[in-house]
Amino acid sequence: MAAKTTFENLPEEKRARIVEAAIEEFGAHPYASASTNRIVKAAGISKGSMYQYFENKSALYRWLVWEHAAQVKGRYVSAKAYGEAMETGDLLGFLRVAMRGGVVFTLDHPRLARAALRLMEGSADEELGRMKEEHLRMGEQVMRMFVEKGQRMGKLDPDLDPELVSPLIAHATGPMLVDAMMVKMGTTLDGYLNRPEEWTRMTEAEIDGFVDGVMMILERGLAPKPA
Amino acid sequence: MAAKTTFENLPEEKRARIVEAAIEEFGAHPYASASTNRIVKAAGISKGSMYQYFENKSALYRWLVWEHAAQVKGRYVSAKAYGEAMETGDLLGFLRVAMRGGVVFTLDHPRLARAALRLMEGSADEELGRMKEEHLRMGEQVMRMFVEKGQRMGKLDPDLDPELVSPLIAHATGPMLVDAMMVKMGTTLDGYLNRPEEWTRMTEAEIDGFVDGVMMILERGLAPKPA
Amino acid sequence: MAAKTTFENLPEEKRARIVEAAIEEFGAHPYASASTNRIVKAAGISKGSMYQYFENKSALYRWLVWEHAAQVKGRYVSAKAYGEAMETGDLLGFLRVAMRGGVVFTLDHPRLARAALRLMEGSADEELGRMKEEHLRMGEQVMRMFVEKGQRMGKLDPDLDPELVSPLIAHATGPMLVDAMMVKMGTTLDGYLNRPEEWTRMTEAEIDGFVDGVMMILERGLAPKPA
Amino acid sequence: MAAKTTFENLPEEKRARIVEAAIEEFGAHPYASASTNRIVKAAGISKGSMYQYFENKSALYRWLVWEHAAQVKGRYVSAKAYGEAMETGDLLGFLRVAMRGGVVFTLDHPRLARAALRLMEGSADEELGRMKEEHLRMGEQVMRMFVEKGQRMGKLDPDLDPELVSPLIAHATGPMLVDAMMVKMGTTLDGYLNRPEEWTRMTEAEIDGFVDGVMMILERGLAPKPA
DNA sequence: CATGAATGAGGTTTCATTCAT
DNA sequence: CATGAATGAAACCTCATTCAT
Repeated sequence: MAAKTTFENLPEEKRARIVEAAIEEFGAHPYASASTNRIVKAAGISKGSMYQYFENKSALYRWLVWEHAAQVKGRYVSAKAYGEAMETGDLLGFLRVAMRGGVVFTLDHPRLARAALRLMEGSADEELGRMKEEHLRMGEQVMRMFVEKGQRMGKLDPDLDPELVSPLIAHATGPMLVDAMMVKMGTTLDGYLNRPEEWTRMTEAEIDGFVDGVMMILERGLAPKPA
Repeated sequence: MAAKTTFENLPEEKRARIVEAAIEEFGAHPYASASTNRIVKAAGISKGSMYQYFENKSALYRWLVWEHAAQVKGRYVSAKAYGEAMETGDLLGFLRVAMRGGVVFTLDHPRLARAALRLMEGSADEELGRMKEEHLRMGEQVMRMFVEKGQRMGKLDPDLDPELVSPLIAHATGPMLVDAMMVKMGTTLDGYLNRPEEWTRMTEAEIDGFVDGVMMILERGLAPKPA
Repeated sequence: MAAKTTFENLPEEKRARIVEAAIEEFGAHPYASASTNRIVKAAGISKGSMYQYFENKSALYRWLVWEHAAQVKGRYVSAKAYGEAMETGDLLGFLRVAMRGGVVFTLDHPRLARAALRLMEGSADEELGRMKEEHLRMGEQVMRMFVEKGQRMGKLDPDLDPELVSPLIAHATGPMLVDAMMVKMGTTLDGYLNRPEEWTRMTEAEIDGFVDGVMMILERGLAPKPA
Repeated sequence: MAAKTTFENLPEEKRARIVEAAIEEFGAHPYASASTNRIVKAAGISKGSMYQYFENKSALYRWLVWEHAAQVKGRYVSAKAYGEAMETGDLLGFLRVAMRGGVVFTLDHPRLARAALRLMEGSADEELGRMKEEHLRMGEQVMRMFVEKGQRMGKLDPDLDPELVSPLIAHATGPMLVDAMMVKMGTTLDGYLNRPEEWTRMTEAEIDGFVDGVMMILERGLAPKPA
């Protein structure tokens, strides 16, 4: 939707170079400061070519975070788990899966994760503004659905206001999660990106412990009141 | 620290014009897109003057969010409450005060709040990067202090990992709070800024209910396990 | 001359699509701003194909106004009338026929007329410059021939300087005519093109009256002095 | 109105260099093809400076033709003659003065005249489109005023339709005049600009004869019918 | 004969900052 | 202390045309 067919048809190697360059640039600079000039130079293609592949700068970014990042991240959260959670209304179960996936995705692809997070920063670009609003709306809808289902099934406190819980959860599993993760590693996402060799990646066990910690707080916070 | 003495000595009226113009600009555009040219034009001063008052663009922004915004926001959170909470280790009590203050501050000064939130967006400017890191570190330290004190006093679950809880709380009382607030009003912060007349401000009662809602989740989530 | 044989041999439907797209583009934009990219996109052909049909941008334009527009316009001015006027030296009779044809052609094909008028605007393209010069020279020659014949036959004032009268007539029956016509309709050619539905086309009677008005001025102005 | 005060305050010598460069460029290329890059290079100023003097490209052009050219041309048509013609309703007398001024202006400043004529060519720029429409409207109003006054005073045929006569006269004293003049000199305006040394300027006597020739046609064409 | 990816020069404009007055 | 003209790098994007397939 965001990339032209020209881009889809590119030889894998060239396509990869462009993707890599874009991730690098949008990962390192806010959207407004990211430079298409630098991207094409790093990718070794001409300025004109980039505009054969993408309508404009915002279309490139859109593709990167909405299609590419989404697809890569999708590999970390199984569709099965999502489906099961939907059926059973198991919000918390789903959150655990989603958070774990998010953590590992961020550790495996920190620059891409950083680039995607920038969507929330807002920008002068109208297109980006719309993307942000839509992303927020969609996230909120999904969360609200889960919350309401969970309440109906008696797994969440029925007195909780879904309008309040859904953004809380969206944050808890998105930006806040990344922040906490980095605090846990003793750095920040930007610091991690600048000198990745300096920090040791969380082990699987640490990841589990970390996710359990957050989950425990959410579970207790959202559970129905004991009779 | 960020502003030169020339700026401090300015006639109140002129100073106010500059502050107002800066809030407007940094509230409406990401840091990189914010234009000093537009600010001086809106403030009715010369470009040279601006550089007499502030070293450069980032110094102006630094002053705006670290000195001005902090001072304005300080009026919404009484020092007394902060002190009492420190003494009693009453993290939750403090959070309630802080959140309420944050909500009202955001409603009273939405553009300034938006400008300040942009600090977290990261930027190409190194100075700003340092500011962001420092802001995060400081926030975390304060929170950690509270958490550890609360645990020692038996008011928080001693098994909670402070490294995990502090960023969670920082988010819950910062960006997440603003998001949730805006969802509650049916908009987003940017939407609210673009068309302020379109949305009705939360009433005092609504604010209380909103804060109570968040607090209840935190209280239950962080409380010591029942024996 | 301007189009390659490949273009002439094209299936009618495809050829029509290209012509239509070119008229649209050259009618809407000055030559320099007109975009071959947009034309091929609108026509649904490949860029390479366009260069199989026409040497380059200026050849396409050349064909459009010198071959296509000339042919279409020719349908509005009968060859018979032209021949008769030539034989009888009836400049004024010919002008009446030519003006009426020009008016109806412009009303029937306003975009094509606009595209053709652009030739007179001059351009950075050398080829176009030559076209313009040649067009002017040819028009002037025809007019001069008529004027001199008319003078010899006693239908025009013999004191008139043909070098002066011929460009006057060329304008009166070309750009000036179109302008006057549009003033009569209460708009301009560009305004008419932008919102064609907004203006009501001149009726046949109005066209006749309009042409008669211009002719009357020319007749009196160019007639031999009464003895 | 079109130029910023920055430009008005410039040292005469620098200002002249810029004006000269702009005339050269807009005289030699259609508006869309004219390049601000070439102008600043020729004028020996920086790109940024040009944008301190003028809002943008169209503002520069606007100033050049609406303020500068108008002022220069004004020197060739005395305000006194204009005023007198207004009082006496002497359209033809005014036209003679205006045409003579136009001819000499064009001979003295052919590139500036060419640049100004380009306004009528239409362009992709919206601002320019508005300029053109306004210019046409204004010219037509002035002409119509003259025509109606001339008719009331019995100097023009009362049966003439002002809506038809005014664009005719506007052309006759504008683009058509320049064309005819150049035909008289055996060239075209563009040919004259490219190789000015090749053509000999009309003498004063020739100019008078030329203007008389056009005037005679108009006089007879517009005069009231003899009783 | 058709295709459409590739090109890179060039377009206009904005920017933060300096410094002579 | 105030001014605002000057700067030139950099921004995003479009263009007509070519040529290998």
